[in-house]
Amino acid sequence: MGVVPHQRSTVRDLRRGNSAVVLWQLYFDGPASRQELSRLTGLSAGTVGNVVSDLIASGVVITAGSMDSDGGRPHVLLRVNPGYRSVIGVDVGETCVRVELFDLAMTLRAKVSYELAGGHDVEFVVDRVLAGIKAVCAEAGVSEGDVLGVGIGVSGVVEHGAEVLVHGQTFGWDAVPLERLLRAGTDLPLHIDNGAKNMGQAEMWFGAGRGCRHAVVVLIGSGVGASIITHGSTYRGVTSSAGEWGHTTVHVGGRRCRCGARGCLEAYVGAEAVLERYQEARRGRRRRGASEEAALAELLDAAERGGVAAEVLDETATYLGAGIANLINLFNPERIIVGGWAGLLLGSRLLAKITAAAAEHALDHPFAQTSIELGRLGPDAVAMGAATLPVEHFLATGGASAPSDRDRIAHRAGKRHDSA
Amino acid sequence: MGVVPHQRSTVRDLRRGNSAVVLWQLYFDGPASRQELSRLTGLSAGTVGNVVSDLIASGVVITAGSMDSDGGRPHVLLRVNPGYRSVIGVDVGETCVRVELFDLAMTLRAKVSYELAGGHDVEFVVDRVLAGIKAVCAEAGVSEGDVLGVGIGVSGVVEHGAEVLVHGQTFGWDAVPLERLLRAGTDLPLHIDNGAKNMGQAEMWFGAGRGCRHAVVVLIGSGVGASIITHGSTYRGVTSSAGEWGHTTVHVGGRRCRCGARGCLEAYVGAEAVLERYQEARRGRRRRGASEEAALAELLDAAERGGVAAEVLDETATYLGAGIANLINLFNPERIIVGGWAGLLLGSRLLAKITAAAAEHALDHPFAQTSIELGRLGPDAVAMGAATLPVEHFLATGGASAPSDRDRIAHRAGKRHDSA
DNA sequence: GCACTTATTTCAAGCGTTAATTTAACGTGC
DNA sequence: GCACGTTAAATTAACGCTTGAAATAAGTGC
Repeated sequence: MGVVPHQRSTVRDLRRGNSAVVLWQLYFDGPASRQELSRLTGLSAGTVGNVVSDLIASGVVITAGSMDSDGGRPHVLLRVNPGYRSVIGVDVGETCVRVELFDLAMTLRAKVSYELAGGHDVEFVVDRVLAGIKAVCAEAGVSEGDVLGVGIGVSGVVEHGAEVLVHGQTFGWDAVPLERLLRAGTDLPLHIDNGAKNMGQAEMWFGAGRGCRHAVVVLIGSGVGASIITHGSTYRGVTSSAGEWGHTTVHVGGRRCRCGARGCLEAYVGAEAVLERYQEARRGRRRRGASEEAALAELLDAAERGGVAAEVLDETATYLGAGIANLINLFNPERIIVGGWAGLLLGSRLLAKITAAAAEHALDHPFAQTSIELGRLGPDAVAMGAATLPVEHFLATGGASAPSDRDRIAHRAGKRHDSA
Repeated sequence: MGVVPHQRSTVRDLRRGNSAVVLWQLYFDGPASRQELSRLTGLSAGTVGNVVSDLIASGVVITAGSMDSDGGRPHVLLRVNPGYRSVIGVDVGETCVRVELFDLAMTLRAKVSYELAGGHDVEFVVDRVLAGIKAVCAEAGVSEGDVLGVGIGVSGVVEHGAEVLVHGQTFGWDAVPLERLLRAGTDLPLHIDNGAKNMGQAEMWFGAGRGCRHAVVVLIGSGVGASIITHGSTYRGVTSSAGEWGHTTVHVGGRRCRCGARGCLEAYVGAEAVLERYQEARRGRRRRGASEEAALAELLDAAERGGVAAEVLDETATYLGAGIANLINLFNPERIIVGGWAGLLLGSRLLAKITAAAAEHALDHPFAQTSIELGRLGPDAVAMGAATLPVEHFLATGGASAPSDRDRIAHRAGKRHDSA
């Protein structure tokens, strides 16, 4: 098969596409007047007027006051109607299932969370997710028909084939057909993806990645992951497992990683690995009971006084810098964003050292094009990131949603009747 | 600025796009009948007919016999006319400038090459390139007006900004405005890119990458590079320097690389580095005079008898496997293609070991999705790869070329005159 | 109230796609 | 040898979209 560049398109795709361009502009840089939209999108004033009038008629866009012009008729400002529909984001985490409902502007409207003390039995998780969807709808007072879709972030590889399959070694999930299982309990559109990719998208839309087209969001928690954004959207590769940065080799023949290989980045910079290295350096004194978060914070404090702790952190910064340099050399991004709870913790103290180490290991030219920054959304943005998936779909289709499709069919049926 | 997904488009872009879809299909999987095109592209029979009749009228597409149908009117087979226009590819290499002229089917029609004994003085190189263009046109008997464009592959980073700038440390070039300099001597459309990326594209179009949408072409010569293909096209990053795989760190604190950093992949698997490691292992006996090619071939032969040579190669395979595993983990490609003169030499003997090392260092899931293969085009495909750039542009614009643009303008001017 | 400025809407013209219809080209069977 | 059925390609009518120009709306300043 050859490399076909675009899909074929019809005259209706054209409108959908232009509607998407307008809506996207309005969503990320709104409010704006029709005239401004015309200037920003390159569309003629007439087309913008048409598209906008459709969007207003369907309730997607509303007016938002007006703004004086230089003496003439004032601009009518337009913006996406946050209350048009809702979206739901789900974070299937290590310890709990979090379900959150947002309006289109990503304002949190309702949330519930369920503990997962009893492990990650698939049926139980599915049940909690479905219960959560009903619960947040009830709490926020919206009917399921007003929900654009549900985004679900899980840990592990999410394969988007004929059927969505989740491979989550952490949960002991092997090729779980999560979408099919959920489908039995709800009719809402489902968007299942890796949680790290979701958080990366949240950071790109609303955090440190705003305005970037090429970036990598690095996520350091107990383990290490990354979300790669190329041309403004998350890169997934051929089976959606792209971005496994944590298991790239940075030291051939080095430390054993929990994945079985040697010298993985995760074996040096993940919270678990950092603490382990610290314990080894202190000759095996092990502190059980304290959470990883607390232990890492303690290590950071200890490092203020120099000594072994400082050495471990320096080495961590070196490895992290080298890993980031690899991303810079391979992807030539505009920005590297360091996130995840451990990433934020480490980054807040070590960013300068990490950046210096990256400079040492990266080529000058791409390094000079890249800024290395801390994430802005905190470590709990998975559900929100997941909720961006239905919004993304909504924007990309130019604001079409199930109800308006029904309208169209009804309309056509009516017409046919007229002509008969 | 927000993340705008597509460009705005007009009804004419629509035709251009569909024309491109048809042409692309015909170029890579032709010949085909109109009906088959309709089935393959999803376009209606009418549209295919319209598009094809335009393409035939402009000479881009020609009929190629017919094929019986099941009893009815036979299929008329269509194909891209190889002789419609020509393209030129230029390889500005370490030792010489190669200029080659191809027809649209990438059949070589003429070639010249100039030695670069006197170094890489910019003016001299520019002069040779321009002379080469004239020479191959003369040799093939085509006028410059029949050349779609010139693709030029250079070593180093090619920055596509307001002006194309070439940063080539190997040549001592720093921000050379190559396009502007060439522009003084020719009016042909110029497409300047990194030679490794060009070779990668050649391998994708006509070599081991055919039919792949996500792949990485790894190029090992004296140094090490890579060309990353995502969604069927070369990934460049924000300033076109993506793919610097050779300088990713695989051994923090390891061998010193010629780039100044420590532990780069290139310091282990580039031909220069492999030979250097071999010399070190043999305690400094150095053989001057022999070319790198000959020396590496000799090393491979020596390794058949085991001993130090075999050890060096084993280590090389391990490092190369780890480097490839990193690509697999980060990009989740369908295929990794090993090319470059040293890559082909090493790969022909070590592919099994390299693959085994990659399996050890990569995660199981993405590794299982990836095949690791040798390149098929040999090490001298840079000029051919460069020549694919104007062809790519031609296909992507649906077969529009300078002359037909002139026609269109004339046509429009005529119309305006009529109506006035 | 009037001139002026600027934003938005309206409308004809030009194109492009689709789906249905017509025409063309071929094999088969009488 | 000729009508018939089958399949491919060309033609045509209907409809939708964008554009650019002209008209209209909505303000300001005098």
